[in-house]
Amino acid sequence: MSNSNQNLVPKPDKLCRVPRVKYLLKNAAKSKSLRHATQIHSQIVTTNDASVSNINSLLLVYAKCGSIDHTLLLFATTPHASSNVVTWTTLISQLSHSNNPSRALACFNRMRSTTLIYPNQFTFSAILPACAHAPLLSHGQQIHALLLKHGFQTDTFIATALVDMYAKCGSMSLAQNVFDQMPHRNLVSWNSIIVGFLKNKLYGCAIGVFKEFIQKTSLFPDQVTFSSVLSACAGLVALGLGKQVHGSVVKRGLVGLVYVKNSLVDMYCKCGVFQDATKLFCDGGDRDVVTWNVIIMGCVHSQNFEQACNFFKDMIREGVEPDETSYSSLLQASASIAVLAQGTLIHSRVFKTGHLKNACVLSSLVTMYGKCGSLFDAYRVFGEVKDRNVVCWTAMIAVCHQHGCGNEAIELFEEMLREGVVPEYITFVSVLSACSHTGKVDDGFKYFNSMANVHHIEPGLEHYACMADLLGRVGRLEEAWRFIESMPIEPDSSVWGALLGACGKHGNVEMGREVAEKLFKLEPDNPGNYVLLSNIYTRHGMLEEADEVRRLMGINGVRKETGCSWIDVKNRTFVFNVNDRSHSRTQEIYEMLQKLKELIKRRGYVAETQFATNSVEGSEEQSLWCHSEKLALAFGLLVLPPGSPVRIKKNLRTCGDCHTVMKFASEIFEREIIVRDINRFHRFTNGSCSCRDYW
DNA sequence: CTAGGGTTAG
Repeated sequence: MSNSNQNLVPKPDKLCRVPRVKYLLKNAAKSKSLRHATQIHSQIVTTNDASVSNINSLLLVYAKCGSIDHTLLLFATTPHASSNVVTWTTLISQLSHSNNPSRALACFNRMRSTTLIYPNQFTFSAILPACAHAPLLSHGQQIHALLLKHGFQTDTFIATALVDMYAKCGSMSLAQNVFDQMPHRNLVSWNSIIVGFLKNKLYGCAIGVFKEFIQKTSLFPDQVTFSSVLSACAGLVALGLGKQVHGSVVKRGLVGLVYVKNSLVDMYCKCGVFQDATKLFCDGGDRDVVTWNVIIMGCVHSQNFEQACNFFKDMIREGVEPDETSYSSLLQASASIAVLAQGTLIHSRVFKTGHLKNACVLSSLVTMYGKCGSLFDAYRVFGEVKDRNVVCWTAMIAVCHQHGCGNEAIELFEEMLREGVVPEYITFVSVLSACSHTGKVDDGFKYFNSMANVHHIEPGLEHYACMADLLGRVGRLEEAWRFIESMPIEPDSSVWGALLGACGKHGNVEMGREVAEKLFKLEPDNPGNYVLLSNIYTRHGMLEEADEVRRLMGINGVRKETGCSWIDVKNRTFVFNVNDRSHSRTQEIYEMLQKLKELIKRRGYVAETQFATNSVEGSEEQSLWCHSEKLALAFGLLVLPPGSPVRIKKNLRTCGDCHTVMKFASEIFEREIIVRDINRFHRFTNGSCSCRDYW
């Protein structure tokens, strides 16, 4: 070994130690290893190397390792730490970014009360994110005033932090004000205002600023710009624009970056082109938990529930740990499939992975249990939630309503208001529906009027439809008509549809015809309207007119959706169509139905042949006994253990005759029978239904 | 030695 080589090895003398500590600190910050940090800490102490700059670096390393406790301890135990503005700034910055906005603010105030220490520009840009994070507009404004006094308003870092703070506190006008007055703006400044508009759901403004940014500056958009703009496109459901942005992303070579990719996949999902989203998702490249969440949600929104569950399994197989969003989306999928066993399995998984505290997960659980037909479990989960937010309350109210417990839904709503939780747009949809199903017209109007007057929520079509239903159900058809005519927004098919249903219920042929004609224009392809009007005519003996409606249906090429029911038995789903004879136990099923028919006839059952729609004269009764939900019931009675509940799902509204039969069956077989039809639950026990025959 | 912006959920 030559002499020159030996000289390259650092000597353990005092001169070499200072850079060595700096080097170690840098590495520790990168590796985020708390063990390394504590080792360096003891080295600094034993070698008497506790210079202010080393202590400050170490503070930062502790914070980067995620240990605010170590940071605070070091600050408290270092003499003279509180006499250095950099030390304070480091501490404040780390508190701001570690979910401790109030501690950051307290720290800032303590620093200010320390004489001879004055905040510098770094301190201000460190404290503003705390106000943004809280969010605390009044504190932010105070700090704004303070930094004006110090003359820092032209600093690009500080002004950018101000824009972000005002945006996150919900005041885009103040954010825009600061932005407009900036003498110099860089990429981060532009990104901040774009993100601000995005977060305040002002998607059009976000895109407007983006266009201005492209035209007026020579700066290049980065992944932050693109992911935000794509998110705005998703919010606007602007596929054309989204594709254009996708083009720019490709041109800039940023398509592989995971943030950008996630936003792209999400944009395609939200714009309804799920195929494009899947293609992009499968194209390879980096995927993180958000990529998976986005595609799973995309499946849910495009009704591909099975696929959502499969993606979830793939995600786990690839070693990506699901987070709260994943569980929330998966629960939505299984709520829609409504397999209670699967939902329960996910519940236990959520419990095991410690995600049972998240409000969204809990709300999804409530909804899942509700949609799987278990009001009891939904209530149980709801009862365990500590901090119920409006989402939780709304979920529980909706579940009650779907299960026919309108009174309980309204009581829950009142309880929610008493607890000071502010209701939202969707909350009122469930509350007004509950009023309608319980015939509470006055309460309904009270809540409806409180929307605008008390809660400043503009009623939408869903709410007007509820009100039309509310008046229509109790037979106040003329009032309902006038109510619709007085609407400030154009009534759509859901509003007129509610009134048509009421015309059917109360046998108003004249109004029914008029309403149906409006509906035929609004949605010529919806078979439900033709069927409703035809049924109104049939019940009034106007058979020619009924035939005419059916002919019109044929001319318009509308086909009635065929009834289909399914039932889950031991992790398998069995599907039954109307008149189904394809099941291997068909003979037993029809024998079971025959037996049931004889039993209930002795108890007074009379076939309600008006629900027999597609049959030859004289065989109406027979056709009723081929309805899919009856077939599923018979199969359930055959294979399910005695006493266990029968859970049936149906793709259409359940028919009146089946409803009656289910009531009888629940009594005779001493079983709970739960039928989920297209819009609600029927829970049959001891001969009666939870809907009180009112649906 | 200290500073500002990001995707998903009812």
